[in-house]
Amino acid sequence: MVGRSTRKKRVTLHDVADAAGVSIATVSYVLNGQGSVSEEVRREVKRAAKKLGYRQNRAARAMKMGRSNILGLVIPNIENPFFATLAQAVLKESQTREYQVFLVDTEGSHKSEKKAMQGLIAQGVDGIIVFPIDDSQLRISGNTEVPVVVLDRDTPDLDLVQAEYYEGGRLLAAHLQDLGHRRIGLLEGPRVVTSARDRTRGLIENLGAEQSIVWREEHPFALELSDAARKMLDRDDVTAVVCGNDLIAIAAISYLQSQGRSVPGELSVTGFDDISFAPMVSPPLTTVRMPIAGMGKEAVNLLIRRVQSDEPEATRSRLVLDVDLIVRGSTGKAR
Amino acid sequence: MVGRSTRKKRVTLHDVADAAGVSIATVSYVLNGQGSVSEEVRREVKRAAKKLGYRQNRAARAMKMGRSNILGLVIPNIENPFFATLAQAVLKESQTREYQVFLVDTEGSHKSEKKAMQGLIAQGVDGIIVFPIDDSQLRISGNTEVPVVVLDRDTPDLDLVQAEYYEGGRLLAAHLQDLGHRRIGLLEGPRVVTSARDRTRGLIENLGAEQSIVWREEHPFALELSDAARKMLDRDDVTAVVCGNDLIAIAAISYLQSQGRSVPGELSVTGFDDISFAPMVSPPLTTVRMPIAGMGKEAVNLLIRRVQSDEPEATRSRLVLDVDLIVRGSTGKAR
DNA sequence: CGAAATACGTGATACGTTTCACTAAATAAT
DNA sequence: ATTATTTAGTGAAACGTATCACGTATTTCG
Repeated sequence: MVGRSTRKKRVTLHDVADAAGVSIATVSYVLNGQGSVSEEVRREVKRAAKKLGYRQNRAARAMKMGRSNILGLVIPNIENPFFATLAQAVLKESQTREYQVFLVDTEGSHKSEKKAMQGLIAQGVDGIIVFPIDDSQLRISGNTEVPVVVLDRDTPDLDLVQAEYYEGGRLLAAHLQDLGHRRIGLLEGPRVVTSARDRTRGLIENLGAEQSIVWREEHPFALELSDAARKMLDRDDVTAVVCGNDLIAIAAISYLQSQGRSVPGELSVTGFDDISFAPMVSPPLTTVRMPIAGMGKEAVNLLIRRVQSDEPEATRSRLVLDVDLIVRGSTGKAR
Repeated sequence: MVGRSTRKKRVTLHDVADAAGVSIATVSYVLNGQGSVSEEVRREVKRAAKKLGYRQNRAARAMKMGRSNILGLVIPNIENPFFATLAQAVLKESQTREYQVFLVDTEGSHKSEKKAMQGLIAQGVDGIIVFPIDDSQLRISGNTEVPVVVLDRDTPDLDLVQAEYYEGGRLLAAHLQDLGHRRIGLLEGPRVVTSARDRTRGLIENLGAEQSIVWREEHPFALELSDAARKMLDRDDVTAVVCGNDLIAIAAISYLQSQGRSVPGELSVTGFDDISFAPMVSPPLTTVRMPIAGMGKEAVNLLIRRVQSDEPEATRSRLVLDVDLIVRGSTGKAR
């Protein structure tokens, strides 16, 4: 009996109504806690519904209501632990708010990103949370037919949730200064990404008088180190390397160690984000903790608020969350 | 104009029909490539649809068809890179097959797992792919109203996709034997998980005559090392530690190094899965590569096949994929 | 040339909900 | 006692789509 799908037809409002001896309208009211119906009937209807195993047909409801209770989440790469944590937070918050979420992983392709947005809208989601690949696609913004909350990338007319990137950069500058680092290398994130630029700005604009960036190299937010980056790391003219995020930092440390250079003995390395692996690599990573889960949660809240009051509130929200410096083992006193 | 949601009503089949001067039936046929309609009208309808920006209302379609083109994916923890990779594969394959997917992260809770399945069915998904937390919940199996494909855990009546876990264990045994390891410690995964048991069995049953498991400790599949595990690692009576998966291995290496023990100089460590971080930790992890993406892809294919031929085919599928030993730096000759 | 087959379109119905407008009964107010 | 108000419940109309069963008009064939 098990395994083969039960051939039974789906139980509908109609069936419940018949079983309870009332109209489908009444059943609908009871099940939604609306309308005025006597306690007696209410009990009876609930009993019948449970007994028959009634389950609301969401498609029908969605059609009638013009709302699907579905959100879309678009991210560049779920394999990046940063996004995994973000997704988890979004999923969790959505769950408690009774929303389901379509997850789309664009795998870093602009084309997929665009298609994903279109596709989600076509699917009838009530709103979309998107963490864009970079700033280049700001056009997505306008004339969308559903509310959109953007993460991390400041976009003209859309609600935004981000973190104090500039402050993060500043914290790193201060930390390195405390440790006596004067000559610093920079493996910065893609310049086409606002948040990456902000980190870099925060760092550079807050360096001490005697500190300087000896070299800088743009690098994708990924675990594979570019040749150019390797070449920079091979140089011997800095005592600290600031990386655009934890992935780059982990890759850099791995490479340095493979070349027989010690971290932090010879070189200090810092990351950004504080992904779950940051404390587990050797040495544990000094980094700037992003409120990843918080961002996800707030994004959901913002979005749902927008969805539920479908008046086009002119006021655009812009939420900026705090960051913290987390000092671990990958940074030490300058030699 | 941008940003504030366009107040325009959704474009429906009706609107397109009016614009093209035909009936909605014709429009429907054209847009679905069905029915017989002249090339001329076909062109005109398409033009009108495009011009008006028509987009199918999936909810209405789902209701009418009794199919939603939505799949559910239930996993224990998206933060675990293993599941991230799996999810990515599932998403990608679903995308190309024109399915959307609801992702649910149960965060290791049996209760959420159960609720997730129920919730997905209620939402009207066409099918579910589930990677159960452990074997304890086999009851989920029966009387489900939608097709279910199970990953990794052998479940009585459901389609299954898994990998050659036993063989993976065997490969590790052989590798350690080659390196001359005789005294081995085992940080095995939860015994309540079939696949974890299989790995252990594969290892133990294929040890050489002179090899032996000196100690073994059950450990959750997580990055935080348990106290018991630490205690075992502090002992000095083994030359190799076999870990239930890469997360445990990475945590173990991290701990060992923090205690001043060298890997693989003093101790060799192996993992299982080959998650994306495995090559990036120091030393890079020797591990057994799981065909994670393949499993995801096959699961989707299996599921969609089931969905589309809704005959309750009696034959249950059971797909077992190959694994490979990946030798990296965390294992070396026994001292 | 007449009949039969074919090609092209259309009206109407059903899918399962929600909700408006309404009736009937019961209760309260004058 | 009559009227006004509240309470409990119902019928029916959408929502947007897919598709069946039918008409016409056109072509094919004997």
